[in-house]
Amino acid sequence: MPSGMTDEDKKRQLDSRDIKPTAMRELVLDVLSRQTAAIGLPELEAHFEKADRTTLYRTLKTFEEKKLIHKIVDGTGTVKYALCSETCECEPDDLHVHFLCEKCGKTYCLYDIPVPTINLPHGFKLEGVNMVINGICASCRK
Amino acid sequence: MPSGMTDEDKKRQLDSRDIKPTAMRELVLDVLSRQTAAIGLPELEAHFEKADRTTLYRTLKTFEEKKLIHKIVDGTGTVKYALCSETCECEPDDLHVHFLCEKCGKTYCLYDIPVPTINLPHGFKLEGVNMVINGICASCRK
DNA sequence: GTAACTTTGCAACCCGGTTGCACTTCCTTT
DNA sequence: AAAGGAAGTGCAACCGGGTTGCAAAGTTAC
Ligand SMILES: [Mn+2]
Ligand SMILES: [Mn+2]
Ligand SMILES: [Zn+2]
Ligand SMILES: [Zn+2]
Repeated sequence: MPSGMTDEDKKRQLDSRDIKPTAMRELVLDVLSRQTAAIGLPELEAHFEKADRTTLYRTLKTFEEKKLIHKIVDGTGTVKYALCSETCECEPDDLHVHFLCEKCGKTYCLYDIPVPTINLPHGFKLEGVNMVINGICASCRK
Repeated sequence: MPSGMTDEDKKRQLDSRDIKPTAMRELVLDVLSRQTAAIGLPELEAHFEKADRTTLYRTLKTFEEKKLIHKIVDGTGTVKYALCSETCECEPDDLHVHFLCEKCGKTYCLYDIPVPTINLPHGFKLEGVNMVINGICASCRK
């Protein structure tokens, strides 16, 4: 999800997910689209001089509800978020694996590694999966 | 991991993991061994009249370091723990899948569902996996 | 019995997340 | 254009799980 994205692109992206494109939201989407790793609320906050934590919090919440971004619980204590792919509906079939680097602390979407199918015991109903691998990332190993 | 466990059993279990068997630790192990679902610090606290949060916290920490229990991050905001199987060394091969029920909030170890093998991109080193499925559990569906 | 080490208890703190409420902005209706 | 309502924003206060520092109590080694 790289950055070459005009303001118009962003408006359209928000629009396609039924999110009213306010100034704040465009700024947040801009930050999100520049990330190579997932980002949490505290880190997002640090990208702004004067923005309020609550607003950012609620922006992320809206984005998540509208499936513009997805949540990643990596066990670091901060919930992280990353952009969904264009077609993602956050259904079990859309899900991919995540990777948390113990060294740099970054959490990556492995967009092209789908979460493996699991056969649950009888009677269990699957709604979602959070799969996070931890280890050392490629950059930190070099 | 049901309960039929004598005090001697517990001492032996602690001993086998190189944990000095204090009174507190035996009590905590006792509670842990009675659970059918993973348990977090706040819930563990509630099982005791007068025990201190810090002590329980550190007991869990010790237990985890010594691989008597393993941690489960299920995204509820509370880290949960469950007993490891006798032979578990918490290596990638020992890991199993977990299930969080949206309805009752309980988190279960699916001890006999191993975490599937993942082929990471080149350069990534895998050290562990946290795989949590969420949905509705068998009892809540009935 | 004394010294060294470990465990426990209490208090205080940290930090991410969340809520209530007032103010502003935007949009619709007249 | 004015009025009214809905949606978004900012601030402050709060919550809860987790964590640390430090002193007291218990254990072990000599
Ligand atoms: Mn992702
Ligand atoms: Mn487990
Ligand atoms: Zn790294
Ligand atoms: Zn349930």
